[in-house]
Amino acid sequence: MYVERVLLNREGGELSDKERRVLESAIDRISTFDEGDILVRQGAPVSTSTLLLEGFITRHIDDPSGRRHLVAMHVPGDFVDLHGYALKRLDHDLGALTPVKVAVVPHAALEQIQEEMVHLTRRLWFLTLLDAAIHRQRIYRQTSLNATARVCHFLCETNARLLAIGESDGNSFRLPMTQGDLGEVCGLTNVHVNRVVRELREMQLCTFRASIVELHDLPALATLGQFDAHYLYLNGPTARLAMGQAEKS
Amino acid sequence: MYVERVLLNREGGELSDKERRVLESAIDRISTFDEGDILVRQGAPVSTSTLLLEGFITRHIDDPSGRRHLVAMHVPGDFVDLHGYALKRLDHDLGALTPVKVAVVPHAALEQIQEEMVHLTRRLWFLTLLDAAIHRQRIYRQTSLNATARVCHFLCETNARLLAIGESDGNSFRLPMTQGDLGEVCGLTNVHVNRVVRELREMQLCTFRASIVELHDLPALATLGQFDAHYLYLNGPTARLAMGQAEKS
DNA sequence: CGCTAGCTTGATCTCACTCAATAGCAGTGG
DNA sequence: CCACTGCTATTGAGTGAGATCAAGCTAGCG
Repeated sequence: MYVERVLLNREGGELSDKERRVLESAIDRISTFDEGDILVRQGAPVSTSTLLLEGFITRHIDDPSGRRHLVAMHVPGDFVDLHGYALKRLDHDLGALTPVKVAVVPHAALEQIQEEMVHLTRRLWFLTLLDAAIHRQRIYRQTSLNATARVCHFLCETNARLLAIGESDGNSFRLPMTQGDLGEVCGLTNVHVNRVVRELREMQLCTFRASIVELHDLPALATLGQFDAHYLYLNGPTARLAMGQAEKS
Repeated sequence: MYVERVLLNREGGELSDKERRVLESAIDRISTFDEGDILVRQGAPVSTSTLLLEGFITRHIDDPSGRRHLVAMHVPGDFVDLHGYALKRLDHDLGALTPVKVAVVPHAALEQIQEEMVHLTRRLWFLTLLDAAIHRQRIYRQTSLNATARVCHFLCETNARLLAIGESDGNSFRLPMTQGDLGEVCGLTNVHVNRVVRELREMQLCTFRASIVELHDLPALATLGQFDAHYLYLNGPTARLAMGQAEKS
């Protein structure tokens, strides 16, 4: 079952067994890519969509000088270019941040789903809107938070998304990015990211070393980064964990 | 016919007459709001979506100190909170930048459309994805362009979107924003916006006075702001106009 | 063992912010 | 008709966060 983590722990409820089976059968094949591979080029016509199963995928826009700017990062369970179904071509590149395993879903199968499964279609639509909500938060924080707060926000957000799919235990998670990558996400230079990371370590808030993030004080990080998980549309218990609050027993 | 400007001049073709009629009949009522009104509050449950007919609407996120940050601006023909149909609540406020006239479409009517009109549904989905594409461009430019370039990009983008609905003639358009508003969109202070506006005027690129934007050299503005209209998914002729290229005869 | 990628730290510079003051203009009320 | 108020635009001076430039360090790897 490749689609287990799709919409896991989100508001609006899980998919039904039948919906999962339909989605599963929409998969045409499983593919793998190496770190650094480009999965889809900006502007190229697309006739399939990619469900991320393992690893991390980035969306990036190149500037005229060739420098990459990450506009989004995806975690397993994300339907990374589902928007290609309606747009027909992407406005950005898709790249593998790590070795990745993906499921390929032809648009023809999505059209079939759209004709027959009203609720599932709305939930897939929801997934693309979730991306947009994450974009909006990024716009907000890039324009109004300082470097430290931006990094805090990104770490909180990533922790929350990984929590939803069971890839974070709430205190630590694997994040295979370099400080340079983190800079491209947060709009900072690698030099400055390094200083921010050191600052957060010295403040005993978190550590980021050897691809492992350890959160020592999630509530404080969330406050510093003005992180509020509402825009991730997580279900109640997961949202509380994401904010560093103990789950109600 | 209130829905004439929906999807006008976009890639993927216009809506059919039947689709327009169906969309038109989905409208429950027409409402007006005054400048400064909040149409929808962040977090409030929504059961209708808003099609903007006249005026400008903003989406904004308030920071803890109460300052507003615009994350998006909408022009007539935009389905400003269509994403509320799948999300059920918004992650931001909707506010009237000017006096506005809107058409209100109940989600029940959208569900009806979703059950019966596969192509129209996909085109509505497309509309929400267009928003996301605009968000991504904004993320990119907020993190990598300087103040002057950001303002240039915003003016080019707004001109392009207004061109699509016939509210710009390609050289000038009405933009009822203060310099402070422009600052909130571009992530700048009003003081600095003022300096950028003066600079652009002195460079003979454009003027922005009394709510009128006049573009004196659109190709130069586009270059300065690294604007490329591809992410707006305009049809060919409109895209060329948006880049300041004479339409092929 | 040398090479390369990533991490770390220091010094300097600059773009845009902040603070501050003034001007113009529309509306309002006495 | 004019004083008063509030909003927007404008310009100047000083400041600071983060970029840039530069150099050294560390660790994995062929």
